[in-house]
Amino acid sequence: MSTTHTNTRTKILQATLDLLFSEPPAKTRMSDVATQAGVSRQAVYLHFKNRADLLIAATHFLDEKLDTDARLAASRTAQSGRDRLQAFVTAWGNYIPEIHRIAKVLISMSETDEAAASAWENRMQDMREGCAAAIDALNADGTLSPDFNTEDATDVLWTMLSVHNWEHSTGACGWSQKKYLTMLALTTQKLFYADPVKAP
Amino acid sequence: MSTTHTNTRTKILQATLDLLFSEPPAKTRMSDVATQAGVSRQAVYLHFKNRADLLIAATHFLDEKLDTDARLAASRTAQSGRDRLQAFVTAWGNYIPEIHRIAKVLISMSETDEAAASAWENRMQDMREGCAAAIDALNADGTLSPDFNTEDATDVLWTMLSVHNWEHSTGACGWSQKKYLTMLALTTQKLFYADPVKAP
DNA sequence: CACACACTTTACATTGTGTAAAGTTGACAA
DNA sequence: TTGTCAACTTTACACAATGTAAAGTGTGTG
Repeated sequence: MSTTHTNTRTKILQATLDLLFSEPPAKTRMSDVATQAGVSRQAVYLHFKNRADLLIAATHFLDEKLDTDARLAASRTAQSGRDRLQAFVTAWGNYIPEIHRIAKVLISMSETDEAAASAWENRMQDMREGCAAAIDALNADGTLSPDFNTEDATDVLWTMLSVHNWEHSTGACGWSQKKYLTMLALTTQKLFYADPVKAP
Repeated sequence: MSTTHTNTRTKILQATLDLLFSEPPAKTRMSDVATQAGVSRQAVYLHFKNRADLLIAATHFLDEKLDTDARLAASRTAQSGRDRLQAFVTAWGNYIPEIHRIAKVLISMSETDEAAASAWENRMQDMREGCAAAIDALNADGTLSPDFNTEDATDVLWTMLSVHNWEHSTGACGWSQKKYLTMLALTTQKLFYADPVKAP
């Protein structure tokens, strides 16, 4: 039945995530995934037409597990524009470490694979909409800094929240996740608030 | 003589840069480089032990051509801390597009090649020193925002000036180089100046 | 009982890196 | 003039990883 079909497919996707998020980081060659899933390498090609296809599917699979949409949508319930911006920044900032590994693979694959590139670009465009919504909320409240129009502010925020910047902050800079979030809150306030909250 | 040796080596390095900076972007497989240099593929291995070695050498070769050190050192002559920060940001911001292609290859190679990773990391550490010097100058003038200590400000600036952020700004955001520099000036002022210059 | 389907097994093509070793050439020295 | 050395070429091969192809296995359902 299709149950078996689904089970094997799921086993493969789970195996992919297991390898991607294992410590220390493991390789995720097609054969590694197959072995981890307890399945032949060819079985993987039976379900996914190539590695890019598998990793894109694994990304969606992870989305479901993390309930990504719901988590990011939560920031929309905030009352003020400021609260909404901070809620969005925090939600996304906490989301990155959970998807970081697979994001890296997808970004890296984007250099050669068109489908991977477009899958990642879609996610980034969705993310930009979240940035735009937060900036728009700030603007609607009249609390967006007059130094930016909404487009520019959105692009700056979008850039600040990139996976690469998280990686650089927590890697090269050696910041903890907590510090990363603190600095993100501080810098977004200084940049985007019409009247930045000053430290006492 | 060693003249011949040097000439072939130089030809190969130049060929590497020619391919890296060609429009549209060309592949830089060992065989492509060899063909471009008018030399056999094996000759490349005679001068460079592997692809990482070749690309690291090409990076240094480009440094010489661009007189990298001199350009970045120029920012140190600025009088005030504010001028110095802006001079450094502008110098680096204008430097990135000139090294972007080779930086990308080196970064990408860092995922698998230890030598490439450490070559790129060295450059980034050098760059961080430039950031630190600029922030220190601001701090010495008493014009560094009290919201940051010098370490944190350095790390934030360092992150802002990353190659990835340039790529995202001029690529995904669609900004021109001029706009990139303008936004960089604006955001660094808002973040790091004790008393940010306000738009009229 | 058979046959359909999911999966396995085996084998092979392809691409790019890197190694190995024999052959060629040209400049310079005896 | 000849010999030799170094730089380079040519040819060949090993290896890793992706992807294709096709025959074989085993099981549950009509």
